[in-house]
Amino acid sequence: MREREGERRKRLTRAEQRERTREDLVDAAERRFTRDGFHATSVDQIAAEAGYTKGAVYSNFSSKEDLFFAVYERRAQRAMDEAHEAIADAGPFEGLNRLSQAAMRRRDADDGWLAVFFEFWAHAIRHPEHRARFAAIHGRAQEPFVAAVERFGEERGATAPVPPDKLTAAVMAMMIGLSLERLTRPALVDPELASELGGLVLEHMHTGGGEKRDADRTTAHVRRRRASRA
Amino acid sequence: MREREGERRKRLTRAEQRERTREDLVDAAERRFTRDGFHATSVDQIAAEAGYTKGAVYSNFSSKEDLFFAVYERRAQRAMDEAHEAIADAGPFEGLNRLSQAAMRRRDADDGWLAVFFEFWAHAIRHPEHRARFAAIHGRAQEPFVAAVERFGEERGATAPVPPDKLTAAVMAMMIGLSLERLTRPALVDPELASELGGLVLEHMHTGGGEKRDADRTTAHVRRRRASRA
DNA sequence: GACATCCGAATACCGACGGTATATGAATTC
DNA sequence: GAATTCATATACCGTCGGTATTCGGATGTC
Repeated sequence: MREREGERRKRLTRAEQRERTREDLVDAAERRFTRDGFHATSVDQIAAEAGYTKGAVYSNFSSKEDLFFAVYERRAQRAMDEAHEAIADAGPFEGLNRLSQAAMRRRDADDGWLAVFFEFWAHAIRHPEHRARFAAIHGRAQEPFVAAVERFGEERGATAPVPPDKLTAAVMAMMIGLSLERLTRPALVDPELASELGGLVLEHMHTGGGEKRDADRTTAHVRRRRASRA
Repeated sequence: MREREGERRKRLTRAEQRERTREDLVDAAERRFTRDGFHATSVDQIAAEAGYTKGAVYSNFSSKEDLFFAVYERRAQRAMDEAHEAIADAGPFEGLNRLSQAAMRRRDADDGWLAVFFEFWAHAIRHPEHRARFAAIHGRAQEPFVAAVERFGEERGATAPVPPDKLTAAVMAMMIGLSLERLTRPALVDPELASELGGLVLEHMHTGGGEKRDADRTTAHVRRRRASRA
C-alpha cells in the first residue's frame, strides 16, 4: 500500500498525502468492520490492512468510533444519492419500488454491513457522546424516504394521521427489525413479507386508518386503543 | 453480601452454597448488564457487586456470555410464564391486549434490558458459538405468542397466508425495530403506533390479505409482488 | 475425631485491546 | 540549508476476558 497504481507517494504534497492516508484507512476500516464487526476488529488490524500503523489512525481520527462514523457517513451519502436519483427519475411509487428491488438483490452481500451497523447502533445507545452523531446520520439517511412518503400522500390526495417522518421511521424500523431477525434465524423471515408489510402500512395510513372497517374485523389492540380514548 | 438476611453462610452445605453463589452472580450480572451494557460491564465488576471475585464467576460459568445467557434464560422464562398465564386466563385477544398494556407500562424501566438485549444480539450474530443458543432462547420466548396467533386465527375461522411462527416473528420484529428506534430517537416513535401496526398486520393477514381491495388502493410494493408472480 | 481428599473460590498472571506520549524523519518555510 | 512543522511510527499505559495455580473449609473414611 506504500505505492498505489505505480504512483510513487513521494511525489505527493503533504495535504494530498494526508488525504490519501485518510481514504486508505476508511477503505480498510470498511472492509474489516463489515467482515469482522466493530469490536472484533482492532485499530491495529485496520492500520495494518491499509499499510500503516496505529499512529496514522489516531492522527486522522479522534477515536475508533470516529473512524467508524467516517465509514458510515460515506455509505449513508451513497445510499442517499441513490435514493434521491431513483425517486427523482421514477417518482415515489416506482422509485421506492426500484430501491426495494435493489436492496433485495444486494441482501446477502449487505449482511456484513447490516451486522456491524446493528452492533454500532447498540454501542451508540450506551455512549451518549456518540449517540447524537449516530442519530443524525441515521435520520439524514431517511430523508429521501420521508420525501417520497410525502409525495406518495400528495399523489394519493390523502393525509396520513401520522406525520411523514414518523411514518417513515415506523416503516423503516419494521424493515430493520425483520433484517435483524433474519441475521439470527434466516429461515423464519420471508423476504417478500417485509416489503409487503411495508406497503400495507403505507397504504393503510393513507386510507383513513381502520375507521372504515366494521367492528368485527378490528383487532384487540385497536379496540383497546379506541376504548382508552373514550 | 457475605451474609444474607442475618443467615450465616457457614451453615450451608456445599451444594447450597454453590447454588447461592450462582444466584448472587446472576442477580448482580442482571443489574450491571441492564445498567451499563454487556461490553461496558467487566466480569470483575459483576463479581465485586455480588461480593465475590472473578474466580467465583469462572467456576460457575464458562464465559461472560454464559453468564449473560443465565440472565437471559431467567428473564425469558418469566416472560413466558407471564404470557402463558395471561393468554390462558383471558384468551388470545384479551391476553395479548393485557401483555401489550403491561409492556407499555414497563416501557422506560425496561430500556436498560432492551439495550443490552440488542447489544448481545449483535454480539451473537458475529459469534457462531453463541448464535444457536441465542436463537433458541429467542425462539422459545415467542412460543406463547405463536400459540396465541394460532388461536386468534382459529377463533376468526381464517387462515393466514403465512405460517403462524413466521407471522409472529414478523410482528415481533416490527415491535423490536420500533423499540430500537425509540432508544436512539425517542421523539420519533409514537408508542401507540407500534401496537396499532401490530394489530393491523395481524388483522390484515387473517382477512384474505389485500385481495379484497380494489386496485387503486394498492401500493407500489404490493403491485410489484403481484406482477412478479404472473 | 483425625486425617486425606475434594472442590469452590481467591489470587496471580497472560496476551490483546483502545488510547496516549514521545520520537523520527520528510515536507515546508525562511 | 537550517529551523520548524507535522504526519506517522514507536513505546508505553491501564484494563479487559480468560487461565493456571493456590488456598482453605466442607466432606468422606476409619
